[in-house]
Amino acid sequence: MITKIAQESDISNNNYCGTGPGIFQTLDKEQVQLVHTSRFEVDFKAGETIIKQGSALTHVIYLVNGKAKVLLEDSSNQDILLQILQQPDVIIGPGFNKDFRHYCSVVAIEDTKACFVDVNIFKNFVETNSQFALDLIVLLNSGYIKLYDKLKSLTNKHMNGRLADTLLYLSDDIYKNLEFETTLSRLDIANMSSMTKESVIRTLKNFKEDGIIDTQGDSFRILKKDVLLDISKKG
Amino acid sequence: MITKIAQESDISNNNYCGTGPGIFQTLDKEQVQLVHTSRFEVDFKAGETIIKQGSALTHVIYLVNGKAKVLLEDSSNQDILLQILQQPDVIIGPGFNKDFRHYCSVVAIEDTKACFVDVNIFKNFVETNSQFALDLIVLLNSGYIKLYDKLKSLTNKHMNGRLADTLLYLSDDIYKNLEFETTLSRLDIANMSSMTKESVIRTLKNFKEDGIIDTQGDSFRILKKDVLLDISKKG
DNA sequence: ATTTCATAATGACATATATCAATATATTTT
DNA sequence: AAAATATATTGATATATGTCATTATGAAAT
Repeated sequence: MITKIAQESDISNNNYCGTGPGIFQTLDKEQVQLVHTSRFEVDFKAGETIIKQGSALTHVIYLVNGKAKVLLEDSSNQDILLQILQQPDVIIGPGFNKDFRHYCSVVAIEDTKACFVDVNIFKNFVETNSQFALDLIVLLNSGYIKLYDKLKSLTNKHMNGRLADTLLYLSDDIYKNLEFETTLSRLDIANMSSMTKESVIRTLKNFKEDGIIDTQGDSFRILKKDVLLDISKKG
Repeated sequence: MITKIAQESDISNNNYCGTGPGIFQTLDKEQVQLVHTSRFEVDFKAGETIIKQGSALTHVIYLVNGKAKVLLEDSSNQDILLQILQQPDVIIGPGFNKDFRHYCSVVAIEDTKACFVDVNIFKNFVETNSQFALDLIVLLNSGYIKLYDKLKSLTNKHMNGRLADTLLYLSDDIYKNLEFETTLSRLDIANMSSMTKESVIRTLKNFKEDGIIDTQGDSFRILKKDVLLDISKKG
């Protein structure tokens, strides 16, 4: 049985440099077959590293299930948590066709099944399928726009605004619910928001006292999304 | 007479999402001719806006001479100055083939001549020339890597480190000299370094007192690059 | 059940950085 | 040359945020 690579409904706005699987839609039968014969799956436990920054980019990876965090590691400083990946996100990475190195690490935050496709096969699709190339460019561009937003959030906003952005991102884009339970630690949330874990805890407490959110351990509930949006806007 | 679009030696590492002109190298004669018949040049005075964020992306633009700053504008907050563009940089922008809007503004910081190429012609090259498409992807990826570095600099480093990064960028990548005179204001430098202009002035003064740099108005001279690199590293 | 360990929470304090107001210096306009 | 305007500089002060030490809580291991 051939597993579907992606469905119409799977198209994701979320991507690590790379892309959601819309990219696979334009492949012809033969190309799809090529992916299926060469690909292999790997199971990762929560906490395990799927991609290590600096390592060779040999495969394009897409997530079958589970969730992973994308980290910009920075030797002496704290990591920057760029985004959360989940099915149907595809991981391409900016080293693609450049120096074939990884510029981020990707670490499972839940038990995660990932599917590996030889990067040369992927490259071949770009060369032989112009719609595939255009789609890839669009998805790279989408990632750019998101990075711009991240840059704006992290450099122009104060802690309240940055944490609001993180909470809204988790609620809107990742868990798709006003109420969610996360496997992210307070440190992860801090690294997403460019704060210390202590500041995350304090700011969450403030939000809680103001009735904007409710938290209990790893459970979050957004009570006043409008206020959160307002905090995000005001910075 | 047909002006050369780009020379071998012109290949730039600097790009606004888009790319240096290495991208034009793989065009065949016919394609080059197509660019030349459709393109037009515009002269901008220092301070004039070449591209306004939010406007329609109708042309790919490359700089013939002069310099321009790329700004991420953010209604209420201060602008983020992402990078400086100069010949032979090409401006494509992440709205390309997506929503055809501009996500940054580009403003001349010197008198600047820019050349406009219809974006549909550019798109056609991506569709009909797979090497062109691959080159574009590589250049988009290069931009990604630079944005990652920018993100690391702005979010993980303190003022000293951020300003050191800005000074090294201007010296190494833009003016290509330890001594340079810039048309950037202190506010521009502040927007590049995510600081206030007052903090820029104070930090420059400190650097000067420590004999790391010398400044006189718009003239800068880096006296101890090793120390500046060290400050950049330490954050 | 008890110990061990990781994570979370709190408080006191230090520090980086912004803000505001005032003045100085250029640069342009009249 | 004088006035007007933009930019640069400085100082005093406020504020946001990080650091460090301590305790609490919960999960995993024995």
